[in-house]
Amino acid sequence: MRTGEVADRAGVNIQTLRYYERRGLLAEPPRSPTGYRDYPGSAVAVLRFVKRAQELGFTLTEVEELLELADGGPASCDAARHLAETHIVELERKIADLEQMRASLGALVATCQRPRAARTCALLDALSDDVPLTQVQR
Amino acid sequence: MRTGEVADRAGVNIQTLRYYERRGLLAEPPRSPTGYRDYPGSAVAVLRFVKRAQELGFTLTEVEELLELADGGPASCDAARHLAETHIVELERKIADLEQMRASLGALVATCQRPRAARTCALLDALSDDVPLTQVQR
DNA sequence: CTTGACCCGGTACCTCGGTACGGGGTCGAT
DNA sequence: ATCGACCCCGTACCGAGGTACCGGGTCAAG
Repeated sequence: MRTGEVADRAGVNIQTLRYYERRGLLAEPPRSPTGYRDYPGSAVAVLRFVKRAQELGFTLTEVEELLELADGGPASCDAARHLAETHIVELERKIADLEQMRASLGALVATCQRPRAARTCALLDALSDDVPLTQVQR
Repeated sequence: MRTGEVADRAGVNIQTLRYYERRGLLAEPPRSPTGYRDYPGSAVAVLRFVKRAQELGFTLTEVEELLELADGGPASCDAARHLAETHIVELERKIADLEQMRASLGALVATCQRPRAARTCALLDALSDDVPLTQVQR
């Protein structure tokens, strides 16, 4: 598949493919005799994964690690497991925070018929604020 | 509370406070007679919320909307509910994706003793891959 | 065999979200 | 009264993640 088609299907700019290739996120595809890149279909899945992972708050560097894990991870089982478990902890923290936010917004929906000041929306308290150096008064 | 203390407690740079103030994310605090900003304790919570929301993939513009909701949302109940529900849908999509990712990494941990090619890690398939209508840019 | 759409590499430029710098005023402990 | 730490505003600069532009080659339908 050529650059333009891959970019279209993944919903990204063509230049982005070349940028990711430079960054090492996207493997260099084989070339046609005239130098055109010829991508495997899986490239589209990789691109979509990258874009979605970004929307979930991962940097490209983190995405790179995740892609390595998607490929089976480090040769050593210990290393692979350790890396995966680190990411699992992070994922669970994100999930917990998002669920708290959802709950807060749900409460707002349930109380929005009240005047604004009387509505319930604890969004600010929804996120796990690890490392509170001092007690925050709210 | 003065700028430096707020910044310290929230774990951000002082310049960031002023930047958020310019962006309208952080309300302009009252000033001392000599012009020093005097923040309420709640400013720290706002800052922490902003930073965490960013790690969850929200842009500052989205965070601004969330902060409005945290404050009770639009005066109209219909408008408030609609805005909140839109965000709830988004949150649920994020949660679902993160849970899929967690499951994939869990499977990797369970199979990492196998040779790499035989390990299970469907990370690439983990994310809901409806074609994005608009691109992420950050 | 031409014409429009597409691809190449290289380099310049853009947005977002900050962060640093500079020149000057203020606070409070000594 | 002075000195270090802190604050003010304005403006310049930075890193991440792209995006655009250029001059040139390629492909395929007419």
